[in-house]
Amino acid sequence: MGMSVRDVATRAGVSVGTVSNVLNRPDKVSPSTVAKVRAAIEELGFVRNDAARQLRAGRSLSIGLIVLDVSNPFFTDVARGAEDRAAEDGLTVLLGNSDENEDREAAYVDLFEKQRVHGVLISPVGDASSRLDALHRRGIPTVLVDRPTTDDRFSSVAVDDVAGGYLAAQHLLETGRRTLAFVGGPQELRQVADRLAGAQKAVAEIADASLEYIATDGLTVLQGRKVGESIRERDATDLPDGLFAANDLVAMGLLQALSMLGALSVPEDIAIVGYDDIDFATAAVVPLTSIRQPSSLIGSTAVDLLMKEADASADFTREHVVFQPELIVRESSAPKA
Amino acid sequence: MGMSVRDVATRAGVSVGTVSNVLNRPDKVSPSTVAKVRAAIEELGFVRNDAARQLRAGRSLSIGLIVLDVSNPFFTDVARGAEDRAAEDGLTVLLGNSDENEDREAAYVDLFEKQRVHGVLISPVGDASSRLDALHRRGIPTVLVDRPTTDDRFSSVAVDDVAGGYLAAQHLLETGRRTLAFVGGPQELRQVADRLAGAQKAVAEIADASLEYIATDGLTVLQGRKVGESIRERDATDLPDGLFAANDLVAMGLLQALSMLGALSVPEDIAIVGYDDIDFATAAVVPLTSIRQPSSLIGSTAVDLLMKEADASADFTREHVVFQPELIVRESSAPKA
DNA sequence: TGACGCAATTGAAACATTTCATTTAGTGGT
DNA sequence: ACCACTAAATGAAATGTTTCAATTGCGTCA
Repeated sequence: MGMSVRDVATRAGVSVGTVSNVLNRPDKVSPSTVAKVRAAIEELGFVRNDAARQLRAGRSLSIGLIVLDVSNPFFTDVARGAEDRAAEDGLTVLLGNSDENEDREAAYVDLFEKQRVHGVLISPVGDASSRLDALHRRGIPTVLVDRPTTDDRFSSVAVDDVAGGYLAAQHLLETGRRTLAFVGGPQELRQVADRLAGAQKAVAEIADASLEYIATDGLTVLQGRKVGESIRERDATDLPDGLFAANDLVAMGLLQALSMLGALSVPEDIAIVGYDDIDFATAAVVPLTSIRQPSSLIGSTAVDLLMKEADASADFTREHVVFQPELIVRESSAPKA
Repeated sequence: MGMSVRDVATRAGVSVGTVSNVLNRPDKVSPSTVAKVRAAIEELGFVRNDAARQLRAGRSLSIGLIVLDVSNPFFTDVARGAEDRAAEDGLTVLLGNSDENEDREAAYVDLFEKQRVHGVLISPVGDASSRLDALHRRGIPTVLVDRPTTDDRFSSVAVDDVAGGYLAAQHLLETGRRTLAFVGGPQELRQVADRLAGAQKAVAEIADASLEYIATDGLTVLQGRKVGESIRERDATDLPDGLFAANDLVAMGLLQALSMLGALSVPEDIAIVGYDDIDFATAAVVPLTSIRQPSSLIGSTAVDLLMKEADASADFTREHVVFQPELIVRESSAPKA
C-alpha cells in the first residue's frame, strides 16, 4: 500500500527517473534493467498514481460527456459510440447525467474543468450559454452533441430534427391521417421544438390537415402515459387520428395508455410515430414506427471532432456535422383500412 | 488559463495558504480577506486543479462502479441510486461498463486503482476472483453488487435470485403451465444460474411438471428474439407452454418473435415471465409479468456499505445485505382460459 | 508599559510523477 | 593510449494543492 515510484527505484536499485522510463519508454532502458524494475513493481504491487501523473501532464486522459437522460437508450448508445472511439486513443469517457437540469449540468461542467479533462462532449440543456461560454473561455475543446449550431467556437454533431419531424408528420398524412397531434415538451428542449417545427411544416402543405400541440413535462414513458390517459377520455369528436411523439419513450407511454382497457386501438383509431428508434420500439405493444438516428455514430463522430480540435493548428476551423434521420415504418402507423 | 492558487494569492495580495483556507474553511479567514480572495478568483477565472488536490489528499473524491451492461435499465437504475446517495457525501460515481467481459472489467479495476478512488462497487463477471483479490490486497474498500457472498473481505448487496426464480416458475405452474422452459445464458453468470436453480426447485415440487433449459449467449433483446424464432418453428407437440426469461430484455425479445406473424399468442399458447421489471416491461407487446428488484435501493445501499467501511475501525465486520424480489403479475402470464 | 492570549496570516514541506540537462560507462577508431 | 561518440542512467526541478508549525498584529488586563 502507498508504494511509489521511489520505493520501486530503491527496491530495484535504480533511480526514479529510470523507473519512470521503464513505465513510459522501455525501449530507452536496457533489457536487464527493465526486467529488474518490472520485478520490483510486481513484488511491491506498485500502481501508478494518476493524480500525480495528471498534475505533471497538465491534463487528464479522460473526456467528459454530459447527456440529457441516461435512462434513454438513445443516449446510452451515443455514450457507447463515444467510449469505443475514445478507447482507441487511450482515453476514458466520464459520463455525466444532467437529467435536463441546468444545475446538474453546471455541476458536471465544473467537475470536468477541475479534472482538466481533454475536452467535453455536451448535449446541452436549453441554450446552456453560460456553461458553454465558461467552457470556451477556459479553452476547453467542446463538442455540441445532438444540437446543431453555427457557432464557430464549437464543433457539433447533430441530426436534422426538423427533417425528422417533417418525415414523421408526412408519413402520418400519407397514410390518411388529417387530425394530428404532437406530444412532447418542454419546448425549451431544442429537440422538441425542431421536431414540432418539422411536423408543422408538413401539415401546412396539406389543406385540410391540422396539428395540435400537447405539452408534456419531460420526455419519459410516464409523461406519455399521462397524455395517453387524457386522450382516452376525450369525446370521440375531439380525437386526433395521428400522434407524433417527441421520442420513443413518450410514444411507448401513449401506446400503453391508449391500448389499455382496449379503449382505442392502434393503428386503427389512432396511429403513433415515435422518435429515436430505440431497441425497445420494435418490442412495443404495437411495434412502433419511429425516426431513426445513427446514435452510436453520433458519439464516435463527436470524439473524432474533439480529437481534431485537440491537435489543431491556429487556423483550424470547426466542423458542424449534421446527419439525416430515417423513417422506420412499423405497425403503429399502418394505413387506415 | 492555467491559473493557480499562487496567481490568485498574488492578485489578492495574500499568501497561498490563505487562498487555500478561503477555499476550504472560509470561517477561519477574516471576511474582508475572503472577499478579496473571492474577487481575485472571479477575475482570474481560477478553477481548482483536482489532480493536485487528490495528490495531496492521497485519494480522490470518487467511487468506481462497474456494471455488467449499461444498456440494461436495471443497471442504470442501480447507478442512479448510487449516484444520488454518493452525491450526499460529495462524492462522484465513475461508471464503468464491463459488458460481461473480463478484460474490460480488469481494465476498469486498474483505472480505478490508478485513480485512487474511495472504493469500488462491482457487479463481477464470473467469479472475478483475481480482480477481487487485487482490490483486497490493495486495501481498496469494495462492495459486491448484485452478487451474494459470504466472503468476509467484502460487503455485498444482492437480491435473492434463487427465490426470484422460484417465484417465477411457481407462478407459471400455478396458472396451469406444466411444460416450462428457462431462457438465458451463459450459466457462468451467477444471476442466470441462480434464477435457473430457483425455477428447478419449484418445478421439482410438482409431479408432472418439466423444465427445459434453452441457452443464450448473453442477456439481450436480440438473443431473446433468436430463441423466440427457433421456438416458433418447433413442432406443436414439442412446444413449452411457459417461458421464464433470465431478464426482461430476453423476455421482450421472446415476446416479439413469438407474436410476430401471429404464429403463437401470448399468453394463450405460451406464457412469459421476465426478470428485473424494467420500465419497458409494462409497455411491451403484451405487458410483461416480471420479477421486480429494488434496483436503485441496491445502488444506494451499496454506497452506504462502502461509506461504513471507509470510516471503520479495526474490528469492523462487513455486512451482506440480501433483498427479496417481488412477483409483478401482468398479462403475459394470464391464466389459461 | 509590558505581558499574555487570540485571531489571522504566512510560507515551507509534502504528495508522486515526468522531464531534461548532466554524468557515467563502455566501445571503436586511430 | 587517447579521443570521440553513444547508450544508459541519474537526480533535481517542476507541476498545484493542502497542511501545519511559526509568526504577526492587536487588544486586554494587570
